[in-house]
Amino acid sequence: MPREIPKAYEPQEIEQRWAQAWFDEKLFRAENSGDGPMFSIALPPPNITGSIHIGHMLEHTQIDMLVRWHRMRGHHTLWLPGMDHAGIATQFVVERQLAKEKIRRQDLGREEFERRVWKWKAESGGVIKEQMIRLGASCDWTREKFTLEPALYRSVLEAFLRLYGEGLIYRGRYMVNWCPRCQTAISDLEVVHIDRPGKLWHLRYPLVGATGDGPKYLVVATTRPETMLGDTAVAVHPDDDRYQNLIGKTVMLPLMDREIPIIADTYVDREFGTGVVKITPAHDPNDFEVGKRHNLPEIDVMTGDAHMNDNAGKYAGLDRFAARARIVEDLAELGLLEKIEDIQHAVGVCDRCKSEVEPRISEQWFCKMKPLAETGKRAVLDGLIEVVPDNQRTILLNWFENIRDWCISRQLWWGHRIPIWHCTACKEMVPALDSRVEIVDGHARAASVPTKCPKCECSQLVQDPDVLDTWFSSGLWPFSTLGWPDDTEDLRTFYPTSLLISGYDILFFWDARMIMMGLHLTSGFDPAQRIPFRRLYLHSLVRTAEGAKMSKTKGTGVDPLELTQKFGTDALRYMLASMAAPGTDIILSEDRILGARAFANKIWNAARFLFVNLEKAGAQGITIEELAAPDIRAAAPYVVPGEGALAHRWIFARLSAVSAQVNDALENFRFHEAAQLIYHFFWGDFCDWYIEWVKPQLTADRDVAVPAWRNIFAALEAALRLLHPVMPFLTEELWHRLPQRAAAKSIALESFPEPHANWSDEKAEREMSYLQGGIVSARNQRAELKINQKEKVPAEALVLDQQERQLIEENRESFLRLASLSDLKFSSRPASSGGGAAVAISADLDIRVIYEAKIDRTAEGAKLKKEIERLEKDIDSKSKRLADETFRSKAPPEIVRAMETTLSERQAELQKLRDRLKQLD
RNA sequence: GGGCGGUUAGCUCAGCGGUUAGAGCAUCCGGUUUACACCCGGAAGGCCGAAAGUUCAAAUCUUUCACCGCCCACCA
Repeated sequence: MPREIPKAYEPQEIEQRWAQAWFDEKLFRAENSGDGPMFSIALPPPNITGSIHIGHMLEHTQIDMLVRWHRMRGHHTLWLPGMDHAGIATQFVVERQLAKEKIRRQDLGREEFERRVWKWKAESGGVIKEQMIRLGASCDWTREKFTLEPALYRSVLEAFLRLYGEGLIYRGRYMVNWCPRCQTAISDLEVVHIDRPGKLWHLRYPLVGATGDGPKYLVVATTRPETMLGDTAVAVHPDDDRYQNLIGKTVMLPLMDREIPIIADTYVDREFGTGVVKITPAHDPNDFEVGKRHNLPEIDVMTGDAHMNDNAGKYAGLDRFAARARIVEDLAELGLLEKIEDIQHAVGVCDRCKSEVEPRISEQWFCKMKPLAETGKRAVLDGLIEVVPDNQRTILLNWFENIRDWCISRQLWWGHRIPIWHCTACKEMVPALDSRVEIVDGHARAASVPTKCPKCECSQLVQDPDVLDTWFSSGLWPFSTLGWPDDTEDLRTFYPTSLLISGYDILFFWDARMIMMGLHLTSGFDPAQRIPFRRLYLHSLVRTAEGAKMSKTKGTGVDPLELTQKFGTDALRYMLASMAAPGTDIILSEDRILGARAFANKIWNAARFLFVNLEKAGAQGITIEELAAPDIRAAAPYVVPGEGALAHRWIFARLSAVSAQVNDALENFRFHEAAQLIYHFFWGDFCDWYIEWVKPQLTADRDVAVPAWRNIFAALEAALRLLHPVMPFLTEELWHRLPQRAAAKSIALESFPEPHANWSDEKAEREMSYLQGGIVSARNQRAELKINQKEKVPAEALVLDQQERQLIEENRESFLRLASLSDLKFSSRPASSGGGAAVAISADLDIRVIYEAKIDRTAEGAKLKKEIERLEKDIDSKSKRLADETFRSKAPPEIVRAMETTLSERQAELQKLRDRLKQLD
């Protein structure tokens, strides 16, 4: 590795090079043996529906920061990557591609279609993996998994067969959410409700046998007139006085000329509309229940693709919306349309394709959730799983409590085939004999296929055509990826995983289901051994400026690689981390990215400065090995004779303090805080103060230069390690410019900075901040006086304290240089000469720049007066507080004491300002 | 219908009981001493959405309200 650092920071080249090197060297392969603490985390497997977007990058940055941090702290660290086959989503993508060639999947047939999807999987999966590598995700690619690979299919079979055996998975004819576009059942969670303007049609159903003066018909209201063709009753509330005498009678269903009963059911809300409801058991979940209670026939009037079927009489063949229009028209013509009301109502649409979902009765597989959710809830309540942020915990518990059974079967071709065979003779359901799989054509199938029906001995068995909901296999992810159901070394070592980081948008879809599945399926007497993860952190979502979720289908997804090309991955990672405050969604901002890039550039140039100057030192025969070899760094800080001692002590004190704070921030998922701390330390403390302070020492005599250089390199190297989790590429690159042990491969495998007892130095921090205050004050006055930056001017300092005076004397050269002063005199009285008008007077150190200049006395006076006013107000309020006996007795003593010292400081400050104002006149 | 989150400097956001409320960007003033103009030095800018309450003390806790955004929910 060359020592010289190129002038321009070009992240693209560096990043690509290291990404590849880390991958090729399998640097992040986890050991599943050995002692010491363990840290494991499973990647939320991205869907193979394309490429990853900026939201993934936020997630991966957060995970990677923690993973790198733990690894550097010496934990056995596993970040297991992989991808999800994403049944319905992927099938949708491939179908859409086929549509471009005017092909339907049915034209291809199941096998050929699956082949096409596998082909797509190779493409998309490859892109995603490549992206992740490029973005620096330090996962263990040797353990990469895919939800549809043989080993994971085996886990799915095992889970299914066990749950089936226990009666927790059952099959039945129920009302489910049906997507007419995807032609499959979907779960409740996959239905999204969108508020749309709609209409409420009031229809007249003629009463059969209506007497002369009584009502001629009942009025029912519906938002979906087309379903009336399948009505098999109308219902009223049993206690509704208006309709008591009608219960048990019948109405004539218009258009169909079918007589249907008037029934009584408490489901009906008397207050709503007319208090009469049409009952369509085959097309509405509530009506389905009502129908069951009253033994009503279920008349399905639609096909799977939401056209009217033969039961719809003359409307057969029409699309549901066309039928709706026609029916309304026909009813109006018959005088059976009472009125049309405009309303706003929630329409359920398919999460994937946004078609209106159709409630439909069909034969599906379900998973009983109550017992599983109960266990999950207890684990969270007992604190076995810590949920952060806390409000998400409540949301999760709430969901566990109101859970309903989960429809797990999908009429798709892309997914895990249900391991049940149906006997063609007696319809008996026969499960696979065990969970073993075999590989046919490179893909997994259930191996232990039943050959004979145990009930009727028939050997004609047909496998259930359905596949499982994607989330069924995702629910097993933390343990299926580690080899479950086998008792593997990985499973023993890394399960339960330490942490899960996921977006809160999939809390129910995924996180909750993993909790339930993990607790139910994995082994161990203690639930603490079966939970899938010990901590659950729900990260924010990246949104567009309008607040909408990033979406590939909407084209609002931002490609992270595009941004990294432009700004660099490290910068992007830093930006994301700095915005990742828990609980608040993130809106991308170009300004923030630019700021992050500037930071990366700053780090680069700071390092570059050191190496450039070292070359000059090289002329004096000082080598970098002598200054920065690992064992030399380990012994820092070194004592620097003369002026520079303070700054060196100070930077190590800061390093220690910041390390403690960063460790704490990362422990608590406070990524933004960690990022900000590091930024401030590196840019503010290290560059602006430390390097500027010690610059002259770098070219001084050996006895000064050598220890100074050694400290700088030690501090730089520590800073790089501190920065590494968030900016892995840049730090890796720079770290290799320093001498390292022969075996040292990567900064990623070095230790993370920890607070050092012998680095902490409160005195140094206090003294430094005293001097900084004086320097800033002098600079301020120079600026106010519009003194040319090159011109050095004398100043006077009012210092009464002997120790403080000594401190300044000891750092005189640095002080003058950094404040651009030519001389500094001490005085025990406020300086009376000169025109310096300083507003920024610190109570600590009153510096007075001496400079004859025309100053705008009225402007200065106004400024001073404003400041005085502010101080007076503050002093007034503080005096009052301190005079208040209740405050003195009730507030903690340290608060009172602090206020007293502040007050006296303010008063001193005020006095100085008043003096100055007087001089001005 | 329930629940959650947001409302703080022109912008993007921190701070979530105790000093004069912070950062970055933008603005203004001044700077070519070979680390960095993706820079350096300095400044200005805020009754912390509204109201009431709790407290010695409220941007921070409670309640109500307003607007914005999410999530959950079988009222036709």
